[in-house]
Amino acid sequence: MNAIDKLMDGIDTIVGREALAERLSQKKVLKVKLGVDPTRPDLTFGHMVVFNKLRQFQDLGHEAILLIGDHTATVGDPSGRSSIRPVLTPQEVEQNAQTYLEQAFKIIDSQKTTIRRNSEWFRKMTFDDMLIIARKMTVARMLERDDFAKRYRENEPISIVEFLYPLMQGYDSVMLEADVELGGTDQFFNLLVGRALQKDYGQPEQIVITMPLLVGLDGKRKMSKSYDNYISFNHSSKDMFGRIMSIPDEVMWAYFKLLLEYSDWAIEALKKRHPMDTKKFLAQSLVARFFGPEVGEKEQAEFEAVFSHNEIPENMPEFSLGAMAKDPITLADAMAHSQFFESNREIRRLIEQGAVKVNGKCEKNFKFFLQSDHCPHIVQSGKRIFFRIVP
RNA sequence: GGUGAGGUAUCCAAGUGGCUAAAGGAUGCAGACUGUAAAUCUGUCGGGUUUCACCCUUCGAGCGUUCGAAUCGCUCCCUCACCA
Repeated sequence: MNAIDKLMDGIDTIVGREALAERLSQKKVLKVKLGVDPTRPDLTFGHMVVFNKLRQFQDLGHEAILLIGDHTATVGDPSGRSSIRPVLTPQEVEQNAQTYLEQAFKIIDSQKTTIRRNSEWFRKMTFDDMLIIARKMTVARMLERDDFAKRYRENEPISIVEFLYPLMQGYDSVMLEADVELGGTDQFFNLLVGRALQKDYGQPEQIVITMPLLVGLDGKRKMSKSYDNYISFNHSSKDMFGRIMSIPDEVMWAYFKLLLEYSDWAIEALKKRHPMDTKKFLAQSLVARFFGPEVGEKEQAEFEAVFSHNEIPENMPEFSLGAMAKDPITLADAMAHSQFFESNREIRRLIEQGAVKVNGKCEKNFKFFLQSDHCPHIVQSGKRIFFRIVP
């Protein structure tokens, strides 16, 4: 596979394909820009899709530029319904940016990455400067953007600041003289604004490449923290494995394609295998990517033991009876002490519905006493929560 | 600036004085079934406790009317539409 084919693999859309071919053939080192939103420092597998593509550019010797939107973040984004979204202080933004980068470097090569911040230019800008930029855009063009159009149609609020965001993002491309900008399909419009502004400033227009949005654990909506259907870079290896196993069968292929960068023919071959085995393989491979191959294998073995053979996991949190100030303690109190549960009412519900097992035996009495002389007790709630009570 | 329509739990949405911790969906959680999942069926889905019951908090915010308010009144905040 030649360079351009590899770069085209898995993408959603490209604008400026000929330009890309031309710049590649000139052996030019391309500046590949990716915007970083420091209001959400917790990266999900959704981000991984774009980072993978960025790393492919790095592998070919191009320069990756992570543009931290630190200035835009301190302005505060009123998008969506929760206009109460707090405005971040510069310190918070900086802290978020650091955690973000730490995670991003699990996928991309930190040595080949340039980090820039848009406060570099926006902080110095005057209101008049902003007006000059604003003049370059019309409301009608803004309303071409899908989500703006939709919200406008459905009578939902749109703040003027939101119209400014694409402009600011586009201006970043001007300042960086970006050759390529990457993003999810939801960024398509913003990326095009970058082209428009660059043209206006007499620069070659950036090539725009969008990546498909990764579908979340529910198999329906895009992966997002706000839908709680995500897998985070910060999940434990165990949670990561378990969460991957919980995706519907049909969406596995997108994960192979976008997260593991499998080619289409390799995926066709996988489709002939048993879906459960394939999904375990997917989970193992992804866990291995973050935690190493041994951990991947270990989590698979543990998953099989716990879910297929109903065994008890090897490692689980322990709580000491001594530290609980009560001895003996009731099952409900012990569960409350574990802090795995939202409220005492929830604990009661779980016990009454038969979700809780003590030492492998279903226990429906929430006043069941855990005696210290029979320790350790293993408490299981549902399929996922285990903990051990020790003296 | 004027006129009108709205703001209900995680989300959508019913509810116009007591029987409302608030119908119905969706999501979530748990159980059954399975191949981890999906689908299906069942239960549950504000919180506390001495738990087959009692108590506390919640219907944009505050104040008021009333024995009693998500429901009535006033003030404020926010959103949308139309007209300027």
